[in-house]
Amino acid sequence: MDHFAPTIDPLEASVLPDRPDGLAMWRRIADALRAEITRGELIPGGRLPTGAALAASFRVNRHTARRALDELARSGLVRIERGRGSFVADDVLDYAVGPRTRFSEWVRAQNREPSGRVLELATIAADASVAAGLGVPTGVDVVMLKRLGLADGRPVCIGWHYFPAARFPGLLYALGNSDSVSAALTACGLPDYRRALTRVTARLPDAEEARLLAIGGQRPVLVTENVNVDSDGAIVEFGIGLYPTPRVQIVFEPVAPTG
Amino acid sequence: MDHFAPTIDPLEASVLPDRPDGLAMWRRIADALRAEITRGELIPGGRLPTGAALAASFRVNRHTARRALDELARSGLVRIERGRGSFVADDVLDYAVGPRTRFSEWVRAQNREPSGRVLELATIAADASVAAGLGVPTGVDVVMLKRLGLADGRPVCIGWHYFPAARFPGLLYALGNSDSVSAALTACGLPDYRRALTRVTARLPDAEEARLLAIGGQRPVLVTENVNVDSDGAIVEFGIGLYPTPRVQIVFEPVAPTG
DNA sequence: ATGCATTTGTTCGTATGTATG
DNA sequence: GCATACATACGAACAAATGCA
Repeated sequence: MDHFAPTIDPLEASVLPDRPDGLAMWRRIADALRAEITRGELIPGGRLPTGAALAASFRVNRHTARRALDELARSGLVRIERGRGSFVADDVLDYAVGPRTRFSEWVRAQNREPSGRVLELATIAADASVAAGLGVPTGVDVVMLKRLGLADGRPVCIGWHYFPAARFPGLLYALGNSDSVSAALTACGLPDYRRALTRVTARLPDAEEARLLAIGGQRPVLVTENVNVDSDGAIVEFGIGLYPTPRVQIVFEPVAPTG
Repeated sequence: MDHFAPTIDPLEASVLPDRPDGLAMWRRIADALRAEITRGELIPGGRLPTGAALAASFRVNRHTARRALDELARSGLVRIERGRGSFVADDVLDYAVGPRTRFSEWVRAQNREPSGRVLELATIAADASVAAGLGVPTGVDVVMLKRLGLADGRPVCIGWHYFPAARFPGLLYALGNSDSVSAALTACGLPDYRRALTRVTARLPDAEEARLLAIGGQRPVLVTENVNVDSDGAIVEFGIGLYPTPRVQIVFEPVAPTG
């Protein structure tokens, strides 16, 4: 069989320029898609044609179309999700960790609108890991807030916040009546606190976490554990955060920049 | 070492009273096992009681014991192998990120012996992401070192190091004749440098990465991107690091540990 | 819960055009 | 002309993840 018909041009002349210099098909497909993206015809997060559709419209094998998509994914312009499709990469949220890390300030610093949804709010007994984080004996009463954080309405984190109940009477009520953790703490007599320690690891999400964060179950979540202290160095909060990759990445900057 | 003040956990299977503190049984079992592990009574890699044995000693249904094991596995403390049993996970290395982060110092700080294996060493043309990290035009010559880092002979990271070739003549040779990146840089006239920025995300490893790091393909790797600068603030290195979870976790401490 | 359709990911094998010596 | 190597491209089959009815 002839794989290259000598007398006809199989390409759609209306969409693509004439073959100028024998460029490989997969490069030309990649260039065409890249041009569409940079021209803004395909918006961040938007869906690209499937591999099969691309192959059909360019009259090439699916391998060839795939190679073009692979190239764009390698350069970071496109995100390919197995079983779902290919998408124009959406820009990532940089979660800058510093001594005064606050959710709403973080999101606003990226020109997005923060919001939140309380998933659970209760006073419970501290299990071993929470007790270790807060530096209290196991079984002690702690106020627990589980919260979904959103930026422009899209989920960007699940946070568990643990506070020593004895230290903050009325905190349960304050948290229930405020959108902001820091505002509730202020109302309970803690105007300021700072991040003393952040640990980061990663794991696969369970089904509910994947659903809440709107990611596939095969995409890792970054897990942070952090300890917040008051001005005397006493622990006031132990927190666990789950962040969907690659939508969110964590940034440590020893020196504070602006931008 | 633990970052948090160790709490004494009095739980012991044989002397468990009836639910003194309203904690769910599976949580108490998990806590008891976690305590045994953190106290060092169960050593990393060691075998845990089987699900049935746990159920018997705690007088609960096997499902309950299993839930406790699941919880510990989910948090990465134990590893469950179908048909073989449950094991204490290999202990974690805390990768402390600071302005003067060096591989060998990091590993030695955890009382382990650092070593390394050069996987690749070459001068190449910078692609888009490397060029962006180094702040040079794409296509510029960069020295690339790919290296497997080990602690006590066990793999703990894969690192890609990129250096602007023009700035460091002889670096390729120096890297080839030294175990240490910082020693090679010193030999090329850069006695000191510091970490200006660290970005962290996570993804699943490919087959080769999983093999090199000796982890399963379903375990995420932490991915760090970092930029090192000299005393004038000029970029001297762009690095990418892959760390196996949960064997390694990243720790960021803005200030010295509170006493 | 189960099966099915869609889509991406991988691996066989095969064939053609180009560059090199 | 010939041998070789390489990049490109096609075909088929299968595996794996996802979404939906």
